[in-house]
Amino acid sequence: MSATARPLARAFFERDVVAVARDLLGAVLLRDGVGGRIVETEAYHEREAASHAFVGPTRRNASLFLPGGHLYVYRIHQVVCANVSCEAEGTGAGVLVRALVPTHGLEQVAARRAGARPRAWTDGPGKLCRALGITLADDGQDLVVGGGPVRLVPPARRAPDAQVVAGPRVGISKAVDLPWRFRLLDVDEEVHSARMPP
DNA sequence: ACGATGATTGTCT
DNA sequence: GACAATCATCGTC
Repeated sequence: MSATARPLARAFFERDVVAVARDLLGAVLLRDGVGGRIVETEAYHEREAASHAFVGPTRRNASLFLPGGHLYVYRIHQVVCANVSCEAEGTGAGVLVRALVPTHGLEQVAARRAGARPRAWTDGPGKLCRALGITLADDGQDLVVGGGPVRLVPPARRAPDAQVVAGPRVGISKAVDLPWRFRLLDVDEEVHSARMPP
């Protein structure tokens, strides 16, 4: 990773949340130097019923309404998940980070995910937060200004369309038709798909 | 103050 | 693939 990597600009996040979800693929998410390359995201917007922001601002979802580039961390069941707020201040929108490939601090990741197989270390939104040590205390952090424990390093270049697959979001019961889930095809995933056809 | 409700995960069949 | 675990948040009484 380049030592000169700057954080993404505010303008990057203050765009259509679906575009940001797409363009975040390949970015590296780190907490205290532990993390990896984002390979799966989902977009959520206040105008559709699956979004936490659909009901308007509450204490829990307040971070979604902050200016683009803030962290929204929430708890679901026994786990926490992380989003990055998008679009203008006052608009409830965010990108859920669903999966990443660990590239930094593998020892920490392995220790925090002890018991799980390496393939399952960070292949879910709750799993990756545990692996990186992201907690509710990180909610509301501004990733553009920086200074906090969480960093988001932009991809070297926008992932080519040929490597991106869009599809319906998972784990929800409303607005299930919107194709707002994005996955980055890894070399490893391609190999895996070739060996295990659907 | 009380009850319904998950943007999930791990385990068992 | 199905299913239970388990608790803070939020709306309602």
